[in-house]
Amino acid sequence: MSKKVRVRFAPSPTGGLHIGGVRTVLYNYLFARQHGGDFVLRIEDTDQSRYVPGAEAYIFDTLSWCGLEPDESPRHKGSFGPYRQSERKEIYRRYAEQLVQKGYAYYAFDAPEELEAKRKTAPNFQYNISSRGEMKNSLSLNESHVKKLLSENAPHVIRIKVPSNEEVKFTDMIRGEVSFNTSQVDDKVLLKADGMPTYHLAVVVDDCLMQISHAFRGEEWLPSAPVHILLWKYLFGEENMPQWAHLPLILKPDGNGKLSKRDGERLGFPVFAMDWTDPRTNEKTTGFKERGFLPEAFINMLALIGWNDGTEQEIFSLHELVAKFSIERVHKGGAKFNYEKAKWFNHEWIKRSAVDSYQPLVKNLFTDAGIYIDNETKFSRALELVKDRCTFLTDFVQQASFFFKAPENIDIAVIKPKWDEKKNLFFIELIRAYSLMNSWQHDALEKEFKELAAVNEIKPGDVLLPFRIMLVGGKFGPGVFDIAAMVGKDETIRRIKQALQLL
RNA sequence: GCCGCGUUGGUCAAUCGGUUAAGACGCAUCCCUUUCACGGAUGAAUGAGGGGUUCGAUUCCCCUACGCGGUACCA
Repeated sequence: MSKKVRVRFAPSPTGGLHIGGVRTVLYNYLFARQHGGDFVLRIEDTDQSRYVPGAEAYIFDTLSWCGLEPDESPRHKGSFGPYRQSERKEIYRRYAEQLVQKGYAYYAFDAPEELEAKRKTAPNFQYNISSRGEMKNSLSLNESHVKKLLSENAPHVIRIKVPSNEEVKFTDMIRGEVSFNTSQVDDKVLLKADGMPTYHLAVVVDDCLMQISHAFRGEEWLPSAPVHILLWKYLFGEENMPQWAHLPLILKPDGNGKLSKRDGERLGFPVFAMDWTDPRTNEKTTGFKERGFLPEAFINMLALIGWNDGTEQEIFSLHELVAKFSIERVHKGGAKFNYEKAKWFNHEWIKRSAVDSYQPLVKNLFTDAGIYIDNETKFSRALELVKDRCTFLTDFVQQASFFFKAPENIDIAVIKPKWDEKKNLFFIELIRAYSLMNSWQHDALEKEFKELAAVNEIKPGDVLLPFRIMLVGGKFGPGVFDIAAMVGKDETIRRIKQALQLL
């Protein structure tokens, strides 16, 4: 009988969520949904010195912005809790002791400073089969000494006793067969002196207790996989181990290496999903959300970093991704992040989506910019008219504000050099002609405009651009008569008059 | 250093031994548009190097080079 699909995302609450992390969430989510399984969010807060207040809440906010709600988490009820590792402290000790009993682990009393000193003198020091005899631990010390130290509560850790010269193999869902020789892996600490587990112990214990069937994580974990496999073997049986998939890294666009927050700052693009302010330094990092990305576009872009369905399709809704995603089609190699492509995805989503799906978001942006919208229908029509030229949600403010508010800056310089009395006269007559119009519609406005130009022996092209500048302030925007029609009779005439005074 | 994992245009990438080696982003040119875009068309640009296996390798194997990751009482 095959296990129910259960996957987990296990971040440590140390700061904002990097796009690599969000992609891991996404792949977990897609896999779970596709197989009718559960998606668990587990907080790996075993390092108390790195705990950052607010980081956990940020993770929840990010997941909900992305529409990737977990089924179980510290905030969602589930029957495998608690979902915060700091609240499961005693559990890990039990398993660590069990390993010691079975002879798969041992107590080590070396002080951190001693180890540090050792590493200084011996450049490639490894705590392993060849060195553990010289260290202070329950393997090298005699039994009564160890008992004494333990009863005195001497600070100690528990280390895994890695066997010598064994091949550890497993099948990665992305990479296929991967193998390591245990002589290369050292005796990793399992339980720290403060009683907290390290990642190594915590993942396998929790993955087992939470009945995780498939474990996806970043490629940086691959080298420690043999430790986890050994632990599974010793504790729960290798046959019960989840299937692993180590995801390729997202690399910086220039040069090589993992994409970091710093690269975003350096190159001017976000790497976090949402704005994040570090409470300790007050340092602010911008997010995709605040830059004006649609969550649909963000998710779509992330899914395609390292994965495609083999066809030419690039635009996928979350729903389609659930149906088409397959972990086997994920690339082995890392991908350089391409912000231009990210922008393209957002642009596509803005163009393709119905305006009302993001209208409330854009309305907030207008409000923030001090433009009050009182006519939703007109607002909707305005957005429809300009959406093709918006790469970001924030672009709407620049692209559509003139429908609701006269432009503050009028780029007179564009028309001034070619301005003459003939044009001036044309506009004076245009004001009169337009004031007389009963039907204020696109076609009528254009017809009137062109007839008047003909009468004045002026080329429409020579006055069209000035007219645009008068209405919107610059060389951009949809068709001029569309604008005039929407702005309304009084306002159109008012803007012409006002601009004329500047010329 | 050691171990592991990678390597198709500038970037993302398809190909599961036989193709003129797709497509997308970006770039360039042109068309459309009396603005800016959208849209359409065209173009430049790719298998790291060397050995095998094979009738035939981008594809399978080995070596080298290069890159990345790990090498903590961090995750």
